[in-house]
Amino acid sequence: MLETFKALAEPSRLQIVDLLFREPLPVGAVAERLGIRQPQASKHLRALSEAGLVEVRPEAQRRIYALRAQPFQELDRWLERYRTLLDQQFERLDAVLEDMQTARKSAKGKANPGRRPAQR
Amino acid sequence: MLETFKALAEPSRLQIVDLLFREPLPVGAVAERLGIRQPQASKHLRALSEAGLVEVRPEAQRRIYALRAQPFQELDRWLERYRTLLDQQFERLDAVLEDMQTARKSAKGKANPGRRPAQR
DNA sequence: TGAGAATATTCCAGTCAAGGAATCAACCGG
DNA sequence: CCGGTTGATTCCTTGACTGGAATATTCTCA
Repeated sequence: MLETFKALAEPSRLQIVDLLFREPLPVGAVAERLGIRQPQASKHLRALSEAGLVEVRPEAQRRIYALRAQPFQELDRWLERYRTLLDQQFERLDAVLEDMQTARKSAKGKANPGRRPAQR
Repeated sequence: MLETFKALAEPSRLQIVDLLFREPLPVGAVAERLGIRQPQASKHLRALSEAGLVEVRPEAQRRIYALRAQPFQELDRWLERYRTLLDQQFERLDAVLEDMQTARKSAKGKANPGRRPAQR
């Protein structure tokens, strides 16, 4: 996970990932479309490769780079854990609101039990 | 997105995020649990705060840090785009396999039209 | 107001990563 | 086997980030 974040924490590399999502490309095409020089493109692709975000397929004298699915799946699983964050915050808000209500009047039933329509 | 990745591309900060997911904490507690010194904890929390990953709530002379949901939602939306990656790769594999088959014999129907049971 | 707790900031030194330029290496076709 | 194309590597310099240590700041409470 850390390595994935490190790899994505650089503007050119983030752009490269976006590019390669559309279609696999050789180094030259990546450099050209990003407006960077070939050696930098090569370096960034190397970094992405070492992070496992990208794979190479030699084709003639060119090297075609393509995204790998695995890191994105892992990122997805990591994020899974945090998908409950919104709900948690709503619950906390509920608690605060109820405190205020009970402080002013007396306790009543829950105001809105079905507020969130369940994500996805 | 870039700023989020930058913020998460550091071991201590990634740990802090994991910590704060469980419960909001004051600086001292973060430092103690990570085994780092208070000033570093403060610095990392500042970085996370500037990246919008975290928010502060002063409480007496302490400052309670808590995760913010928004960046995680954005990360989720960003990732959305890449959730199709697996399918794409399966399709590409299908194409290759079919090429091999038609090359050896003659064309038949698709071998397995319902392979993936639809994510989620 | 003054002491003490909790946190933030500053300064410094060491490290690392990125871009630039030049060069090297691999591979194709004739 | 040679020339040309494509990509990788090296060396260098510079800027950014990190941890350490010391210090400043903020806030509470007596």
